[in-house]
Amino acid sequence: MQDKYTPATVEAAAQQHWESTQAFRVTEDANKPKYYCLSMFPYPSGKLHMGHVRNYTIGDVLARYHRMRGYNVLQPMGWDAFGMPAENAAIQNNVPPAKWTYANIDYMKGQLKRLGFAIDWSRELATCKPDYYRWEQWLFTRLYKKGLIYKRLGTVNWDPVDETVLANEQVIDGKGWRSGAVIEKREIPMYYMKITAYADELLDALDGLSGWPEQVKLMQKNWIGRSEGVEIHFPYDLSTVGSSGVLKVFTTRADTLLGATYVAVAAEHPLTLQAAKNNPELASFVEECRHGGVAEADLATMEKKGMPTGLRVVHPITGEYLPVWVANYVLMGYGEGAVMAVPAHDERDFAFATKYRLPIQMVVRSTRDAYADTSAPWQDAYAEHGRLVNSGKYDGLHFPDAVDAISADLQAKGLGMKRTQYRLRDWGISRQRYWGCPIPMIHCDDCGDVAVPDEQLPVVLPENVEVTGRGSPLAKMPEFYQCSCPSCGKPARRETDTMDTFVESSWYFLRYACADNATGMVDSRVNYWAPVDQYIGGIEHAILHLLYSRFFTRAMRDEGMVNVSEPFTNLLTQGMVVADTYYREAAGGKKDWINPADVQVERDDKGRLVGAKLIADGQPVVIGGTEKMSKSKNNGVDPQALVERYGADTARLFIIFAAPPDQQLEWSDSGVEGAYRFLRRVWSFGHAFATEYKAALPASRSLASAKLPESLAAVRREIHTCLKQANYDFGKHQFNTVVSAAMKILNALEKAARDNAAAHAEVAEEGLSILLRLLAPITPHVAHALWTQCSFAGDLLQAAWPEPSESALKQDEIELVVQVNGKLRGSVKVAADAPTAQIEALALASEAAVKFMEGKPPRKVVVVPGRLVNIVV
RNA sequence: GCCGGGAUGGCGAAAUCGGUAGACGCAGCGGAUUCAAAAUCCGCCGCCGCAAGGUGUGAGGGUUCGAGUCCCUCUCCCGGCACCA
Repeated sequence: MQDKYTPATVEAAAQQHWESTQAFRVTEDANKPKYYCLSMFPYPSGKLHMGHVRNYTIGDVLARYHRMRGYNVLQPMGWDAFGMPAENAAIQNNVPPAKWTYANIDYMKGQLKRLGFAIDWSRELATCKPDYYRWEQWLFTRLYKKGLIYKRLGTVNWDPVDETVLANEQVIDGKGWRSGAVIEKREIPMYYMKITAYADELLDALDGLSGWPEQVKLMQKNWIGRSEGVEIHFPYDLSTVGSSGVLKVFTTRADTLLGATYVAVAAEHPLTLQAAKNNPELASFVEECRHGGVAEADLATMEKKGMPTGLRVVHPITGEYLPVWVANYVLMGYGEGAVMAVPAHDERDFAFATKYRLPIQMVVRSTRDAYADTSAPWQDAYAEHGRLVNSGKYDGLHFPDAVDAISADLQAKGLGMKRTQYRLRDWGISRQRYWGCPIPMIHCDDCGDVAVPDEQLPVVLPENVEVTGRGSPLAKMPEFYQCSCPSCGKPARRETDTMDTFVESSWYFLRYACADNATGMVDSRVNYWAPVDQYIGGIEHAILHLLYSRFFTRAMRDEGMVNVSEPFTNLLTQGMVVADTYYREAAGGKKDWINPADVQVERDDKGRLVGAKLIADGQPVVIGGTEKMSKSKNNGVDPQALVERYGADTARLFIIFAAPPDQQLEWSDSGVEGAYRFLRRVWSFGHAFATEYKAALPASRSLASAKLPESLAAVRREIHTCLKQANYDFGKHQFNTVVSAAMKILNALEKAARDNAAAHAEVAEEGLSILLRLLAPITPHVAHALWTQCSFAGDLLQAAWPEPSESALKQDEIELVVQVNGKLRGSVKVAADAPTAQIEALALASEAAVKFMEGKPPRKVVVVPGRLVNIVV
């Protein structure tokens, strides 16, 4: 056995062993509970980044842990291979997206293998391959025929210079990122998935997801946003508008209807467009509203602007006229594209009304200040519920009764009704881009939109293509779009839009169960593996990806393809990986970001950071704080270099130890050194055991029965206490403290007295076998090597998970803390089973208690068994 | 703007049901070993204080014998906002 720890050879040997035994290939097994452990698959962007390494390390720890717990574990891997970066790389480097993507997959796969993840590679899939996306197209045609996919107009960011639709990410301050042109909103036909048909089910089922973080469920709940409210109709007629009809709005605050002083409509609302025809000023305002992108965050933070349309509608209760304003904060895509404005009781309406001097009519009073002056000038909107005032016959009513009364009257007049509304909108999946799954539709002048028949699937995406960044490449390829109508046979045009890449990631977890199936999307094996028992990925996917996957699983369930409704039983949302940033100010205030590896930090004699210098020139750099690892801040740490220098186990150990999985992880080079140091100590102890201590082992082990010397019994108690803690922490996925426990076990083992060689060897043997099994999921290579070299039985992958021994934990005497008036003053030693009265007496008589009670009598004594005694005087 | 989350030593963190704040590690300081260095080992290490002691979990208030943990108000930072993945 090597006396020095050499990760490169240790890791190569372990990986070779797993490879030759096909250790991670799994099939369905009715005799074992299954555990489907899945990490979100990576986008093949080039090289692994530290976020990937963290994600897959966490997943691997869970997979290997459950395997040792006796589960039939599936951990697959694949590639979320369609997407924009491939097109951007193509424009920059003149490489076809397919070639770039496949090269990246090759490289990253090698990196994943080097990290030693327990992956069943036989199930590998890439979403850009026809054998994957053909089933997506197949499902599309089914859902289309079912009506779950439909076509309508949708709003996109239009770059008028590049004549291209841009993603929100490509719109910076309202301008195109390449052209710099002011972006316009444009309406184009798009396909939509009717996710709203499942809104209630997606919302209600959240309650059953006990394995999901509350925060994620809450975000999804708010995203779906079911609200009970009232649809209110404001009639208009020839005298006010020029035609007659009703303006519909939805509100959750129908109780404030008598406080409505105007209605606001979106710039694209039909009423606005009608009014703009004879009003050039209004027309130019509408035109101005068309500028800029469609991202909600931008729309919601921009300056609130509006203009009167000159039109009036009739208040459905009072019959008074209300002015119609167009406002840029009212969005056509949300609800009815119109809102009733109650400035007194809505903060946004209040700000708008104050800016444009519109009337503010108070109709709700707090129930707490019944005598307050109802005519006092308003500083702010009162948005709470309360008692109605200034509302005629409704005065005095409180929120639910007021809504009931007003909606009943509206209903009687035919001017409104109670209804449920959702914030959730249908999912637009059309993308005017090349590198995605082609939408399997054909447009025929005579037959309209026709789904591509099964026998013509897949619609293969041509891979040798030139990407320029102007327009859509497929729309310039007649060999792709020229086709004949499947219905009538006449010449027709193939759809050239591709699907949102979220579609591929909405079902890949089901495909892993049967990735080799060439005749169907999924088969019966999916009902063995589904649902995913543990899903691991970034919190940034808390809403969209997870909601789409929940929807897709239901859509596939209703097609009879899978039995489950929920795809992911347990969800772990991992935190970001962040690192220090450094920069120098260049001319023009631009920051030149400097990689932390090129910087030397300076500390004072207490270890506090006082400055930093560039190693190359010795001149100071600015410390920019801690940020998410990224190319733009140049603060990434390359996993490859790390693995080459320290090995995969050290990288994995540091990542697991530095923070709990769901928290942000701060990179630290010296922390990596620390992890490496620990593994060297583990190796060195294993080496000492194998070459030295082991020889002293008695023929038959007697730990369970023999009386150990007290110092060794204490070592053993420490080991089993740490093990108990580690098992508890494993259960709640707090792996950083599992590592702490392993470190404490090693500390105890190293300090154990060796004068009784046989007893020491027994304690060391038990301790080492516990330590290696605790480390097996985290640092599997070094654990495997030592397990083998120390001649522990069997393959560590299958070793039984260790459980603490009750007899080893037993303690006769315990120490209790003594507090006086809640302040820590001392401690007393008592028998572990001492009765409360005896503890109380001992505590009162203790030196610390006598001193700090200062002769005063105790007013109260609180005894917390096993913890403390608090004496109140 | 809206929704969600976070804040504990110089740093990453721990504290299981409201019960010893800072386990474990990093950095730092002192020592041993060494011709020297690396590596390793031993010790110290929240802040103020010579000590006794006081004080301390983003800020302010409250409940309690006792609050990092529960309640109220506020500040700052992070994630998402439907075409980044």
